[in-house]
Amino acid sequence: MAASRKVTIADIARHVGMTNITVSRALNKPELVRPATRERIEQAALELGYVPNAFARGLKRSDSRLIGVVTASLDNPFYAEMIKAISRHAKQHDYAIMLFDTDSDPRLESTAIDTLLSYQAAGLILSPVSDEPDYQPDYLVRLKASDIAVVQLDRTLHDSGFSAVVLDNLWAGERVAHYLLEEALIAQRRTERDRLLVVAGPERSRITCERLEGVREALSAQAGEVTIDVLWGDYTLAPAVTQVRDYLGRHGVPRAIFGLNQLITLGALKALREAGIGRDQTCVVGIDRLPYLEIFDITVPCVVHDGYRAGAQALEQLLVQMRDPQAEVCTLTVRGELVT
Amino acid sequence: MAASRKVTIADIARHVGMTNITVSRALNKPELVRPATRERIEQAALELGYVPNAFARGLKRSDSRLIGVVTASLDNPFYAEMIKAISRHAKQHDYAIMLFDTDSDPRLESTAIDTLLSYQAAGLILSPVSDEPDYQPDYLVRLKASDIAVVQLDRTLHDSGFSAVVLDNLWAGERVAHYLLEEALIAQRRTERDRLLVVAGPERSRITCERLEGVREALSAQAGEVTIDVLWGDYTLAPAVTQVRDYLGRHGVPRAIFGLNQLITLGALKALREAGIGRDQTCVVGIDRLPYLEIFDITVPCVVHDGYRAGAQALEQLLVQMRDPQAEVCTLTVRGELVT
DNA sequence: CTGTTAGCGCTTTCAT
DNA sequence: ATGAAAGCGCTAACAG
Repeated sequence: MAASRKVTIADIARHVGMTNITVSRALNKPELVRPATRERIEQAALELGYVPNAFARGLKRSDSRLIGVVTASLDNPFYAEMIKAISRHAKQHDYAIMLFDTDSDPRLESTAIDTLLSYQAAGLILSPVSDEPDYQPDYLVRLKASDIAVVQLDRTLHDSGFSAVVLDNLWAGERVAHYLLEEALIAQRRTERDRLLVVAGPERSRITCERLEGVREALSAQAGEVTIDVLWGDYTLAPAVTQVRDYLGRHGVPRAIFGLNQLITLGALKALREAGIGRDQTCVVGIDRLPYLEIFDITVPCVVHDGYRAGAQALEQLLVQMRDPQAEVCTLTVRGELVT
Repeated sequence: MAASRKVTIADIARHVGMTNITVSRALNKPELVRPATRERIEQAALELGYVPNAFARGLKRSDSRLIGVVTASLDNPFYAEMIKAISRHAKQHDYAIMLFDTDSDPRLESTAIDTLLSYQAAGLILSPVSDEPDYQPDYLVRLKASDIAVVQLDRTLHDSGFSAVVLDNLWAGERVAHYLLEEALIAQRRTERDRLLVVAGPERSRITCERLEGVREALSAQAGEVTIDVLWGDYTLAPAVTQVRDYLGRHGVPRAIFGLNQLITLGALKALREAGIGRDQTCVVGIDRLPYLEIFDITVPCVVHDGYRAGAQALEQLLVQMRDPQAEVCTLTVRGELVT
């Protein structure tokens, strides 16, 4: 309420008849101060409503207790899960999170990185707006020149040289494709070639390429019997809906539809529903769990990844690199699991 | 890669043969510097990879471009939506977000606030772990003593004296109850008293009380015909499931079940499903949208609130108060909409 | 155990 | 249009 010029350690020092440094010590390294004085100081700090100034401290000892998280979207529940894990674990190690939702805008990503650098963030968990090879953001040099630890999560830059925690995308694609072969009867009625529709992310996205590669490998032996059609999108719901709608209009119902992430799969399901095509007319599979559907007895077979674990691992790796800047760059791969 | 002692404005100054202050000005108030010099300075800054030090700046001018967001959970999609809005709008005004997920732990909430104060955050959007009257956190004094602008979001502290953006909970409860009366045939078969099961949050939670109050008002004329049973929980899924399961075992299937938030409603549905009770045997209604269900043709009538709008309003209000510390404390109410 | 000194990087006077 | 000096709040490094 009161105007209250900010209370500093000097105020406390005056209050208890000591000098700044003693107060500083009492508050930060209590063991270096006589218990009696310490208590008086702590008491005074409380009374005066002292709040340490992170800027002053950060300026002096150029290290911060800040970890930056830069992600393309909070909408995606999979990302929300990873962020939850990061946040929880960061807290345990006494780091605060500075979160940037870049909204898929490369410029916002760039300013986010700069802000983090200016705040001397100790570490950065980065999931860039794009994992296409020609996305080579200009902030990379600055990031490299700084001594901030960096771990990429899920999406990775090409040749960035930073550590990463990624999903086993090849495996996921393969696994789903095998499931289709074995369980969902693809390529088992020989009257005509089966069509598998894969609804993907951007054409050059690494994640999309890897997942597709997995599909192709799994189906390579069936090359004569299965045609793979691919629709390119951007991992969000809306384009998936319109694209699938369009495809259905043009080519009819394929034998199976594979959505390369959660939102895409939902989009495909939506398009099917709009077109009045029942779940029994085609087989829909995906990557990432569709939340809560089990409650309604709806099953969409999919490879699910443990986002919480991925986030936690990213943070662990980051801590390792923060402790030891020489630590080897490494890529951890999180493998999913088929849930039918 | 290089060792790279940090580049400061002094380095730039040396590089271009000017003094610190000129460099500072060139970078912050370009109009005060001759265009030629300015360009040379900007050029040098780029070359040397200069990154401004937010701590030094913050220390000097005690204002920051930081807005803190403290919330009990990122799990809740409704909160994720609000945070998305906050983040997007903050960015537009050139503020960075410092996000704290308190995991419903009051101590974490308290340290989050202290961290924000120490970082001189310009504003704080707070959704505390509890909105029960006896939750009077100790950080309140510090918050009041500081000059940080505060806006509460959704959950509010009792008598805190801070502005807030809240939902029209009374209306939501009323609206759903009226729907039950009019459409869902509650109190229309007179053979026996109808039972309405409300699955709520904590017993003393303001939001729960308000929503319940709405229900009671709406049904007051039917006091003789409708019994309202209430189960207390904590707005999360798991307890809702077990409580409803238990209730069903004890009292059988009620005429209708009203989940006071999204996760609770899902929990109730899950319990019903586990008990093998079909959607036709009771009427389930809720507050907050159950995402994506329309894709599967599942409808759960509910009052939905626009989380994005609520978040955006909270940030707007915060900006108002940051600009004018004298601005009047105010409470904005966001009304939902019944979706059937 | 406590104090002195000095300086982190930047910006605000007030001069020139 | 540019510069000199001073200081924001805090903490290393060295004394005592």
